[in-house]
Amino acid sequence: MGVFSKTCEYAIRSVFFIAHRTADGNRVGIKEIAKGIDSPEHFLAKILQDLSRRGIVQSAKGPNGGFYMDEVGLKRPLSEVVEAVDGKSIFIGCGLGLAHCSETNPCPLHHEFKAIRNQLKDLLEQTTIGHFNESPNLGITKLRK
Amino acid sequence: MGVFSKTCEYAIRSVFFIAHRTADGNRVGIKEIAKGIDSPEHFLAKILQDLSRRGIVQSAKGPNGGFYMDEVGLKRPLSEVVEAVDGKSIFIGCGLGLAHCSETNPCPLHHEFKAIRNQLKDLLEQTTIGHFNESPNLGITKLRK
DNA sequence: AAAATAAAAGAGTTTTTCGTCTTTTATTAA
DNA sequence: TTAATAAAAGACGAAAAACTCTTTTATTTT
Ligand code: FES
Ligand code: FES
Repeated sequence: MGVFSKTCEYAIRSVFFIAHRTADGNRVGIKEIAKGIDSPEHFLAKILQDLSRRGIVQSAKGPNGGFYMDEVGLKRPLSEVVEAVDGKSIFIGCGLGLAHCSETNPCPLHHEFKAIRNQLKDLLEQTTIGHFNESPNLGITKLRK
Repeated sequence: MGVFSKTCEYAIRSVFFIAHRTADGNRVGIKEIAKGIDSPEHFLAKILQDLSRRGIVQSAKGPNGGFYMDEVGLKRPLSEVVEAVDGKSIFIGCGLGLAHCSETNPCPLHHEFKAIRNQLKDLLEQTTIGHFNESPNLGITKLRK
């Protein structure tokens, strides 16, 4: 079990992929995305339909259609993708599964766990979907298994 | 979805509970543990059977039987419980689901993610099962939902 | 207008996780 | 030595997550 659900992993990898491939205004089809990030095509389609409905990615049907992102989308933090797919629990939930993570009624690991959880939150809030489009190390980053 | 599976959450809460309740040499029954940590009794039974087989907790059948821990057990790090239940992936796996987290072929979030993942690893390796038995704030920690 | 293209939508199946219930085995105490 | 106790084991069942396949709708190009 990872930190994110598989659905969420595919979602993150796909938004990075789409951002990269459509920075020049082009669109990219589902088959190409699925190959590019090593994910089951039809399963990814469902995920992108959802992200499209939520306005996180844009899509167009028909010839020359496909998925793409607008300027606003590129500036969105990754945390929005994660929250859209997996919900807020990763950001606010108790590590030991208590109903409410609480400062006044904490589980044994609360303080240490919260610090770590907040670092993940900060990372996802500070990293935008388009973040790696301009970064020099984009070439060495990997999205396929 | 949490960081740990539900099974693992129950496992962690139960070892803390058993450690606390049996520090004086007593044993504690499954019903009491299940109530004490708010978990489904028979499901927890399966989990504890497994932890017992692995030597993480001890158990005894019959009257005055129940679960308990020896001195060695109290000194075991929580990471052993987590690894026994959820495996190593939380400690070594890629955040974006790539087959192998790699320094030379990293995913976009690799460096930042690895740092966070290692902090969780350190926390779980440095916290022993018996850690909160002697701590003054044991009374204010919570294991029930 | 017709054909081609590509996403959207619908309707599944499979697998894994989570949870329940019943029976068996081991131990202790009367 | 029988009854009571409590974990171990076995066999299910429900729900969620992961994945597949088919049909429909929208768009473009010829
Ligand atoms: S109460 Fe458990 S992490 Fe806050
Ligand atoms: S490659 Fe993704 S976390 Fe290391």
